[in-house]
Amino acid sequence: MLKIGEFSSLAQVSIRTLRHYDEVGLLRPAHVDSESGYRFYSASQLPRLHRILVLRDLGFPLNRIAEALDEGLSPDALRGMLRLRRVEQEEQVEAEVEKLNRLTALLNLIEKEGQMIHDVILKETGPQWIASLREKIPMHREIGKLFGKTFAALGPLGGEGNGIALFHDAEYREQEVDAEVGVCLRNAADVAAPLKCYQLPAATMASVVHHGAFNRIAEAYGSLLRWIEANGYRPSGPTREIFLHVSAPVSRDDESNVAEIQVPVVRN
Amino acid sequence: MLKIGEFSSLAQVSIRTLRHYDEVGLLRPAHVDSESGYRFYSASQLPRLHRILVLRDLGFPLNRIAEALDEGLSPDALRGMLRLRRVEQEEQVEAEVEKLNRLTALLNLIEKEGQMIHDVILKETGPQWIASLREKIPMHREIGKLFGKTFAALGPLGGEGNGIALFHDAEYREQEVDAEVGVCLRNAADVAAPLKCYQLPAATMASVVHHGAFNRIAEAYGSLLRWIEANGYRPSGPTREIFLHVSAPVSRDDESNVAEIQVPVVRN
DNA sequence: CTTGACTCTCCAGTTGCGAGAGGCTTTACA
DNA sequence: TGTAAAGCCTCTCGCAACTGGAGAGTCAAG
Repeated sequence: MLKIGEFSSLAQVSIRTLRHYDEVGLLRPAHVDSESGYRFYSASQLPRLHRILVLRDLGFPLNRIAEALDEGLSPDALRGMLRLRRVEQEEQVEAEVEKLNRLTALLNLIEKEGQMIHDVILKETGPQWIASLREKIPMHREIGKLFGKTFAALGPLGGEGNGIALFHDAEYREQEVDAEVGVCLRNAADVAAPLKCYQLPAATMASVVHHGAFNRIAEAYGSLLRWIEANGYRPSGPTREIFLHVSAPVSRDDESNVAEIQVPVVRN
Repeated sequence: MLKIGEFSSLAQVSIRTLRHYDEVGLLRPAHVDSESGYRFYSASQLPRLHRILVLRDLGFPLNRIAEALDEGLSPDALRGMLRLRRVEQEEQVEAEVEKLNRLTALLNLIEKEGQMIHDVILKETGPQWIASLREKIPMHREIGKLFGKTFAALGPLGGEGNGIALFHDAEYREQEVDAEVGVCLRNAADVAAPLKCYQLPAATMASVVHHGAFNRIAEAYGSLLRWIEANGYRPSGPTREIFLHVSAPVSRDDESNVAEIQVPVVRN
């Protein structure tokens, strides 16, 4: 019989850990002195402890180890467990590698640009109802007019949700822009032509928030597009601009404006 | 001003999380109603939240994020943080990949052998004092004799610690074995020739515990050596056998015997 | 005025121990 | 044999970043 300290140094496992394993029922001492409460282990418990350590170091949680050991697992069952665990671990590795890649991409961007970068995040958006008006506008700057027109047509519906603009051109252009302006809604609504009410599809979006006058919004676009490229994605649909806090009436150079730019992306 | 639910769905962050960030001071609501306790956020807080999310998803702990954001970090400081984090993340990836490799190696072993495998673990051992006797013995089985001789020479010292056997041959052999037998000690001790007292060096050991009659110990050796090969290590010194619970006088076929076999290893 | 959606503040639980307080027990040495 | 030093015990808290639930108050719509 070994005292806990001896067993501990024999197996290179901390006393605290042994007590913990006792507590959770994973490895009960062979004997416990009922007077002193001292735990006594037998050397023949080492194989069980070894197995516990092996499984633990392979990433199994203690409760699964306990189940496995107490159910007297068959070789087949053990293989099953290990295969399952391998799948999990593969996912884990993948996730960690991706995190590393994002980190590296960001560092590269910063070194190349030599300055701060807007904070781009990836998010999954659900489907989104909007009521909107789509038009070709001659100049990008003239989107304000389309806004006026749309909100006039929307009437009270215009106050329901955030304003949104979509740009359908595959690439950025200054002139002859295929633009769409509307509001985000919770549900479908009846609207009269030329307004349309429909659902934007769910998508994976790269998103950046611009805070400040809209005439500096190009920087945000720049950051976003560079980020998309650096992280191995590419745009896969119309860009969305969601106006979260806009001084009314809309003024392009109000510093309190806030807009979120979203570009749907897919992996390269 | 946005209620927490609105802000939450805007940013795709759970209400819980927002409250948590408030609690830890990472993102305080722009306004809190003193009567109802309701939190109100401003759209202009989105950039800060975005930055928090970016850093969090890169693996920074919240307290470091809080420090960074509250200290108004310079671009250089930010780069430093990211570089540091990248190093950490590289280590993380390495560790996860190694875990996956161990898992795969074990599965391969099991599939090849078609049966259970002894549980091999890797451990770091410190230096270890021993008092021992080294001799060439004609047959492996005759190690019992060397045991008797050694313990007779050791006298009372023989009861101090666990018995240990070392095998100095680079490869396993049945005959003309270069063996050494002794006891583990806590400190140096004076011994008379032909006994020697010295320290075994610290090393990384692949270890397996054998429980049962010693005439089946070859299985344990087999598992251990296959494991070492499958995991990309190779033996780098004399094998140690540590006798943890041996029926006295030593009998090779007592089922209650317990011995740990350790092979020092290095990476291939 | 009611109903239901939202929000609040605790409190507990998750994982696998590590650290420390305060109090026995055992061991070693003089 | 006495005493000091290890060694062991059982608490309880802490970690990281939340999630879930209880019980209660608040707000907007019909």
